[in-house]
Amino acid sequence: MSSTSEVRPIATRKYTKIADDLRRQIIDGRLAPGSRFPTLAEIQETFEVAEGTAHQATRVLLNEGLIETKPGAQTRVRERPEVIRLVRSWYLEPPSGSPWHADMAAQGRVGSMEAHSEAENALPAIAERLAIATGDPVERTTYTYMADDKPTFLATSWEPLGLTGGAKSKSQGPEGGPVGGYGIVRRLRDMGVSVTHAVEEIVPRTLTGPEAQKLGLRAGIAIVVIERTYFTEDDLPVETADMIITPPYRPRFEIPVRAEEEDELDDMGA
Amino acid sequence: MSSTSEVRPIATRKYTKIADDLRRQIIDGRLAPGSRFPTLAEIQETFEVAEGTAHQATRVLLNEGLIETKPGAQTRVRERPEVIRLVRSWYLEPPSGSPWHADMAAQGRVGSMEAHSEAENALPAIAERLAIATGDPVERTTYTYMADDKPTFLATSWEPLGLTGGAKSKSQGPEGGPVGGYGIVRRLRDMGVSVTHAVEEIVPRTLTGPEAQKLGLRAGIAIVVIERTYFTEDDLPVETADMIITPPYRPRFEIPVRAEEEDELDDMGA
DNA sequence: TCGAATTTGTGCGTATGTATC
DNA sequence: GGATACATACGCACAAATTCG
Repeated sequence: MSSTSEVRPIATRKYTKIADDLRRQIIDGRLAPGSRFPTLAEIQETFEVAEGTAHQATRVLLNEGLIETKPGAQTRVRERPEVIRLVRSWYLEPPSGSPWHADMAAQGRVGSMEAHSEAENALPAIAERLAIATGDPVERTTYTYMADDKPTFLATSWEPLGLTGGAKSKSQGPEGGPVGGYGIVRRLRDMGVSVTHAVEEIVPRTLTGPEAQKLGLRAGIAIVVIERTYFTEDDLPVETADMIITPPYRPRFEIPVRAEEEDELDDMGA
Repeated sequence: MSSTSEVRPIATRKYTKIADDLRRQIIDGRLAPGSRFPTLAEIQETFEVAEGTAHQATRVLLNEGLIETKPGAQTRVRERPEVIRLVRSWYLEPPSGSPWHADMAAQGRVGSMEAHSEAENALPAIAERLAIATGDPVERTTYTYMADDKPTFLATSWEPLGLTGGAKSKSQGPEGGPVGGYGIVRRLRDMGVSVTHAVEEIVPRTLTGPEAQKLGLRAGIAIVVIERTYFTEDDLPVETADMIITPPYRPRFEIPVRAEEEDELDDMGA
């Protein structure tokens, strides 16, 4: 309120300047992908700083995903990462199979899933997403997806208990789950409820310690969480889920470009 | 490849345990949004650690977006952020106006843009996205989007110079740009090239120092970059762009659910 | 209104742990 | 086993912003 100046982290901090300098070298290619990155001792010497400061600078680049560090080993400039794309088409998955299993099969890997459900009272954030009141009963299900028995994805879904009445646990099979496809769409359709659209919101954050432990990754790396909510035709939310997508996986949306002529715009709400 | 054990950050580090403990308090609501977060001195005392360790723990939660720190002021648990949604429908923007300006108008803000183009030789990553050879000439354009004269979005686009031959600079107006809508779609259509689909890949990373400076945000916070590429009907890339989306903005994809019956699947290429 | 106390952030130097080579 | 290198932790000093008497 008081002043115009917000957080103004002037870029004159030593570790910031060091990080900027080294980042530029990486981007310009003077430090090639896969090549050896200066050691802390070298940074200490060339920039005339303490070890802690050098370490702080490398931590910045580590969090940006530009370098790879391993205790004991030399730090290296990260190779252009092998990305594995999770295609999220504009229409939901064709009935033939879930993209998860298809992707896994295409890579010659074996996909499996573990799930665990329990009832709880909706926290504010979840209540808002499901358009219910805080504290209303919901069924929370946590999923762990494995590729070749290695935990690869984490997901959590919430369903209002008032609506589905615990139908989930019954028909829940390994095909299901938030990543695996559209189990809930089919399930609700069998109950006479028509799911017509989904909304996926992309929220960035860093990986927490517990998550990193489960996935065998480092805490603090940047990831995306896809918050997906399914709606009926009268815009009633029937399920919402958090899907944690970590490198090397990467969501990919394929979007048709509508020709300007076609003006029969079938609005789908909002 | 030598061993099965990858990076195994055993969660017994002090700062990790402190962060886990405090995170749980926030998630469980024992530390309510907006409430005062323990000071470094208090953390130091309750967990019996040095100041630096306490600071490192808060840094973790800061990067996760759970708390807000300001030098001099008390740290607070972050309010559930007021998100501003950037709707990315499954069809691209109707001609009536770009979503950027629509969003800004809806919030009573004034949107404007600055752009700057120059020719360069394609780096490997860009070359791959444009399906050209490394070093081929491209036109790079950097955009800064303002909301109420405050820099809000950054974007960079690349076009193969061989294709559009610098047509961009001529018809480039304030309506255009990667965020603003589909200037290039119309532009190429006028040249007889039909853009039929786009691909958007979601890449998480943290905000770099220079970017943070421009946007008046803190370096190190998690953001998403939308890498968007436009294709012609024969899958020829005609433009690719990096759109840097920072909090409180959040991409939102609205996706229709196809009924299982409709099996006339019009594949749009893989 | 001004100055002092508080609080976060940066930086130094050192010691130690632990994984890699 | 020893040398190297990254990671954690401590303790201290100071800077900068905020808060409050």
